[in-house]
Amino acid sequence: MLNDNQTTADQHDENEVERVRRAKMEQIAALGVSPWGAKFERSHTAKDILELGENRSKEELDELAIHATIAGRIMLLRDQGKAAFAHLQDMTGRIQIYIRQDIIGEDAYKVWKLLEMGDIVGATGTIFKTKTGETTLKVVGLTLLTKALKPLPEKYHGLTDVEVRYRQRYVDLIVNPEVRDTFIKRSKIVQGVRRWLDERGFLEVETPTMHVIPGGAAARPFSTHHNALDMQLYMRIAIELHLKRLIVGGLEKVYEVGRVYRNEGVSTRHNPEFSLLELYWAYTDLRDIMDLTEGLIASVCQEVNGSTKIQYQGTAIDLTPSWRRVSMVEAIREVVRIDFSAQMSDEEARELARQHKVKLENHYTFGHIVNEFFETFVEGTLVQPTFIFGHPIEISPLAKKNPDDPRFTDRFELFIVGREHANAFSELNDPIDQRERFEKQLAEKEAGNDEAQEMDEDFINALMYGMPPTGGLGIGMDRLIMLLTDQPSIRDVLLFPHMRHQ
RNA sequence: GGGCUCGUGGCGCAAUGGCAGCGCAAACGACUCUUAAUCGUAAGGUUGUGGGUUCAAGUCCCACCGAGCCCA
Repeated sequence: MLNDNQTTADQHDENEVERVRRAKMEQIAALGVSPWGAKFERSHTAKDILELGENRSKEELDELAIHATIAGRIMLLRDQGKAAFAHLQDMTGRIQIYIRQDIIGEDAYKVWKLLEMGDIVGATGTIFKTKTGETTLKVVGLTLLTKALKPLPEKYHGLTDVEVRYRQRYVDLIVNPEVRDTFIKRSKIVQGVRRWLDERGFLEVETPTMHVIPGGAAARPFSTHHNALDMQLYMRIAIELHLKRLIVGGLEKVYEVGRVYRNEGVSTRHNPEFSLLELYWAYTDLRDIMDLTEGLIASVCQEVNGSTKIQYQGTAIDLTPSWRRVSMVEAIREVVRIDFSAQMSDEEARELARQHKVKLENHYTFGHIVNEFFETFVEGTLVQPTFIFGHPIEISPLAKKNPDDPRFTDRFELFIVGREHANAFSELNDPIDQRERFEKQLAEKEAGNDEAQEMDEDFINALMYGMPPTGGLGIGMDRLIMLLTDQPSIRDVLLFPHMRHQ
């Protein structure tokens, strides 16, 4: 029984519509019917019934008299006095039901009259076609499964307020079928990635998401605290360093699809927590990882879209392998006619940056400037899938040096529609070099780069046991899903995107 | 962090600085093959919050809260 406070609290903000719904709930209960239902066995889904009706005439269906039991939410209701049509929605779609007082009986029809859009019911009956040809279930028995105490949004225009759609995704999912389709597709993409990797002998693993040292990427972490051990912990910003420890351990082909957390702004491409695929493959290098990346993305795209040629926000994108491969310095040379493969001092590079009004920070040396040129002038122009390789060593502290020019590394990033979609290296496996790279990162941190990486002594320790030459890859799953589902914002592929507290 | 745009019944939208309206849903009534069913009747609002200008503010100004887009 409700106490007085609870009653007050529950009804405090109720509007007229909600008061009426609550009154109907009470009337239903008074008729001896539970408004909250119980387990209900279905024989068919909405889609099953539509398929049974397809390619069958009205007469054939009547003769077959197929019996079916379904359940779903009432989405449309056309009451005609002693009969009614309604559309029930389940996870597979919508199916029309036809209810007549003379079939279900006066008592059952009295309950039906108290139902409205948004309520969830079970219905059993036979499949037939209306005179307009719509496959419909003629109901002989109706069961209320759940009474909805709030009304659905407008039945034709649905819910368009993006704030409400993100904050109350459950309502968005009820009334916007294309939203549901996007998230079903998201699940298929993630599943497709896993299957593709599993079929090739990769081992899926799970590593800690709370790190003592936040490493493996240039990003600010979220920090937290472990009370019992009284220690500072960070939510991981990458999976990299743990997976490479597993390569040292001999697991040779490993991957993890998991959530990482970066303490930065929110935009159409950034959410504080997002899903990352990382993969490491012993005895391979950058070239093998390029081949793998092409194969993986093209295959998953084919699987979910039926083609490797897709449209993204009105732009045709061709994901059919092989994709263009071009070095970062060459890509810059093509666009701004500067050749960074030439030897030059940090000061000469800084001068070029000033001339071209490229962002320049205090700690910047040659390689940072090359990267700024790339991000400023080239990145946005890479619409079709393009591997950019040969990143400066300063921004790649975990990648092997290029044997021909140690200012650059054996690293690539994949760009599609002007956005970074993947990041990969021939992994640095020299512990002495790795220690020096970490030390340079610490020096950058001193110089004011708060995204510089930290020294991870245990990771160095692991490398000292010997990590075989290894190719590694990271793919931002949310951006890949945006691309493959043609969604403009990362929030449209996250069920519950991060929102400011109301 | 900066710029622009937005916030009006449960939902979708209107309203030259001058009586806050329409549609859907919901209420009451009619209707046993409807398709956003239809027809009739009646109801629902402190216009995000707080200040200001004005005879008069949903509308103009300021601040704050929230959202979207663009930029950093």
